[in-house]
Amino acid sequence: MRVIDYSGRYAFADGAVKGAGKGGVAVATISDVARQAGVSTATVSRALNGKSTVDPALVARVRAAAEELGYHPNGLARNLRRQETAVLALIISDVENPFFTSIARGVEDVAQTAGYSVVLCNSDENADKEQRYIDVALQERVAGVVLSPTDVSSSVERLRHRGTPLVAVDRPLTECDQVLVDSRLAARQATEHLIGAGYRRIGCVTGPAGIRTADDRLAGYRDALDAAGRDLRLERRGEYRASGGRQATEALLAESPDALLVANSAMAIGVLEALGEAGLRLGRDVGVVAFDDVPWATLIDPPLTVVAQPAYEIGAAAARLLLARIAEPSLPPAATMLEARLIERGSTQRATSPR
Amino acid sequence: MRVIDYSGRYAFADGAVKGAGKGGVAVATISDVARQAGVSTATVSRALNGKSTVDPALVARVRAAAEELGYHPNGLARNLRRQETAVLALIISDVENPFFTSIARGVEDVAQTAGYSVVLCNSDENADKEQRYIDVALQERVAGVVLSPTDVSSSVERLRHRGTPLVAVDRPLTECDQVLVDSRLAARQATEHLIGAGYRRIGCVTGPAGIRTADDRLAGYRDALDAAGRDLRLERRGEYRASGGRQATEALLAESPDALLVANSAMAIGVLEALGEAGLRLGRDVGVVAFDDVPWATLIDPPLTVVAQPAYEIGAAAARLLLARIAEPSLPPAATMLEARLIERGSTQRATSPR
DNA sequence: ATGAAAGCGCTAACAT
DNA sequence: ATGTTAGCGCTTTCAT
Repeated sequence: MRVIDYSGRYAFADGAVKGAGKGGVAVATISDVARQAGVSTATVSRALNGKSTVDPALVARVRAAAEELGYHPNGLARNLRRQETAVLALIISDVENPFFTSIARGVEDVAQTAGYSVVLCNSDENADKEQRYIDVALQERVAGVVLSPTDVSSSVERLRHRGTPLVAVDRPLTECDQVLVDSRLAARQATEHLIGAGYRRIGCVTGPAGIRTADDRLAGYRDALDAAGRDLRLERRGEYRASGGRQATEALLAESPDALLVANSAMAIGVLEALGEAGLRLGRDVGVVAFDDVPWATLIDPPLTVVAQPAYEIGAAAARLLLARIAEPSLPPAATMLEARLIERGSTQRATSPR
Repeated sequence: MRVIDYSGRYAFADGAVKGAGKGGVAVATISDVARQAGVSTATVSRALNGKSTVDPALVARVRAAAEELGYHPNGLARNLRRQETAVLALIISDVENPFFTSIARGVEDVAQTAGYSVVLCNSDENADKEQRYIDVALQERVAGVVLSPTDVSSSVERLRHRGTPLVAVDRPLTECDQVLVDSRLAARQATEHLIGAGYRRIGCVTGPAGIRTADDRLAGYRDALDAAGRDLRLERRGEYRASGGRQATEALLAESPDALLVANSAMAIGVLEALGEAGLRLGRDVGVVAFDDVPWATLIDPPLTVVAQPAYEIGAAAARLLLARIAEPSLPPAATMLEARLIERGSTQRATSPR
């Protein structure tokens, strides 16, 4: 027999007062349900968790009691007892980048199917934030972590030390499960495409030194030029943002490039803005190929040639790897290398006429 | 799903065997630290939580012991004991929509400052998923929830019943803190802008019935036409995706609209594709104004006129509201109404000449 | 098949 | 200022 009072606490018939949750409303516990159903807490637990050893009649009673009381198991207590959580943490470096949100979708779909929830954290390309989120993941004892590492930092050491299953995406981490794309090769192919299209003064706009994808894409660019016996190097780095692309391009313009390989779609926005403002026609005056197949690639004129990375599949593969490791921690590290695909469009055709 | 790993256990000197975390590596607990530092667990707790009543010398000993053992407090146990979590859940309807990711950034920044972490969940415009994530939030006893509700559903009833602080964003929820944008007014103004620009056959491409923003924007469109004494209604609904926008537009084209108000930026992509394929010139043949200021708006030719919603500010305001309610649950519900801003660009100028 | 009871790791009274 | 102790709500032996 319970009485709700104004303060959000309720008194049992025996006079004991039970504190309520912060919300102010009393919340039913497993023992409330047990009392209501006239069974032990153990039986409630077994019944609600679908253990086969419980009398169907009791299961029904327990269910009814739980329903009536609006009982929701306390995940904290459950996880504490079980020493495990059905939560995966996904720490990405930019929530506003469609590449990473696609990865998130992939991780989520696979995790969901296996009964895990995914917690998405935005490290914002910032090692401190990354560290903070890793600490949270550690504290909350998540079952595993999918991470796109900001740098080769040792921030993951704590995870390692604690033995938390981890898989890296997009950027490599030594001795770790990972799902990567062969960025260097893709950049090389994209650059070769530019060469093949007849561009002579090919530049590269890439991200900050230390971010592996930025370095790899620059390396791929050089690979292609080397192989073609081209000497001219027009390279510029910037933040992986529109502003970074814009600044890099403005600087590069002094050297009159006639084509640009852009390492990231956020940068591409800045690059295209800068080109437009300089009165340069896309494709005709300056060819552009950018990493990541953004939804608006076909809306610009001429449409943008891109290096499409299989983002969703990266996420899905990472989640599968993570689940496998959670199930079997002693597995040797596995690296999955996915391929990017060049999608040729008008922005790399010198003879393009505006539609 | 659980695997017991014998290899990951360690034996204490006294022969007792302590279970290890799932990862297989033994994890230090507060009593390990206490033993190592030669103090009680209470002192460890106090020292590590910065309680002022602890001897500085002991604090140092404890810190050292914790460091040495690689101790990380178990958040599960802490939260269970404290009956509260420093985690906020943000359930949004589309991670791939920049509008929502901007909201996420806003929520995150404010929460971060207050010492809360944000868990991002993607309901995917799907009531079932939304329900599932709400249940997870309930189970994990998050401190509060920010939600962009899929519909007027009763899925939040459980949250209410449990007393979990909740704030709705983007779409209203009765008797609830909320941060909204006056979509209807914004849609009306956008339509009036179209009328003022000389368009005669103005259509509206909006989202599914039942999604409040979709309905409101349609209503605003009608308001403007009514006020202007226009009879012609060209309305079509579709999913809040590119494909939805494309289909709606293809259908609408039969009625020769000369302008379109598009209720969502994802839809806008499909709309623009359909227009392009039909050989219609943006602005000149068909004026377009779309909701949400996407980063690529200025890259298309002519640049896209948009209704810019203060997404980041919505998220920040929602987080502030939520934190206030967590601190003081008895506050009366507060509704914050933010304004959208029409940004006029070339896509709504009939006389535009391609740059 | 069911119950009693022992914790999971932590914090907060309550002692000292 | 520090230690002792009692739980938070749950699952899971171990009895019965």
